[in-house]
Amino acid sequence: MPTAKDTAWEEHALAMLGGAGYRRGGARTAVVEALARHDCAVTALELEEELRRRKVSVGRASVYRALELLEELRLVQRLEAARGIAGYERVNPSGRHHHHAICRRCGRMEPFEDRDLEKAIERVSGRVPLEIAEHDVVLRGTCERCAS
Amino acid sequence: MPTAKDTAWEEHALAMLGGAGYRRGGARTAVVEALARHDCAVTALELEEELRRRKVSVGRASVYRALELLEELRLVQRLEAARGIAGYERVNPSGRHHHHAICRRCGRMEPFEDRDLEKAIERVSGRVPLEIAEHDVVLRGTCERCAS
DNA sequence: ATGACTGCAAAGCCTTTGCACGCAA
DNA sequence: TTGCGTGCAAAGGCTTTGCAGTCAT
Repeated sequence: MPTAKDTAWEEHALAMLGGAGYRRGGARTAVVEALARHDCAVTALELEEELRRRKVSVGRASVYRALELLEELRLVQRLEAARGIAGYERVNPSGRHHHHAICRRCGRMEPFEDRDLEKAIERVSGRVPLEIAEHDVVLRGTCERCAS
Repeated sequence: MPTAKDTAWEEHALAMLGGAGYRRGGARTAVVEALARHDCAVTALELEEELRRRKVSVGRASVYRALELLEELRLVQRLEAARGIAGYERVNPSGRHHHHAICRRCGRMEPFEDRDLEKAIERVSGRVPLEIAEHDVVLRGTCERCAS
């Protein structure tokens, strides 16, 4: 599941944390480093397990706290990965991002990008009585493997 | 919060339940009737409380079970109303539906519709390696009242 | 009559909180 | 040195499950 590590994002995130006056504790740094390895959504528990496997001991609460902070700073985006389970993925400073198609049978998550979709969302965001800062699109269906 | 009751949907839902071989127990009927009164997402706990206020005694578990069944039959759509809280809203048999802009400060939910957005989603759905059955768009930001 | 449906209470599960210790600055 | 950050364990809160009684068919 882990993909090429996004060092640029990692450095960006650490810099933003520092700039916002947060200290660089071991757990925080470890979570940022772990997130940098994932292109797509990961759950807090997956991150915890992954860190443990790599012998980086981080308390579960610290993982959640780090993710909460990163979300506040808009360095990661939270989304619902499965019924009642939060997934987190890094926010590319460039603004480029993807959305997800999720198989409701097996939970497999397929990322996709679409410019027209983004444009439509941009337009709608301007017509709504809120100052929109982010958005999220989820397509749900059945993947090939699970086709009934 | 409750709006004009959608009797058409209520009858449609009860008919579908019957057609699928499910009995018309008191709890199930009560949940369908309660959902018919809401245009936009309601949580299971809100429904339970609402029913209790109207002196319709329905166990919490039955509310959840009814919602789960209705979702399976595509009579209601589940969405994340707030962090870790599921919202449910009826699915209009005509296919017409709306999406939500949510204030991340106070949780206020503003529904909106947009044809271009729907079209873009339709196109994307065809390009993804899953058979897409439904979708969900969430815009997050700050509402006027909460504007920092 | 039969087993699907329901209610209650208990259990589950992800997530958050309390608290004392340790570490960054 | 100061108080932010961390880990552990316990508590929370929504949701699900077990089970015996009830009701629709």
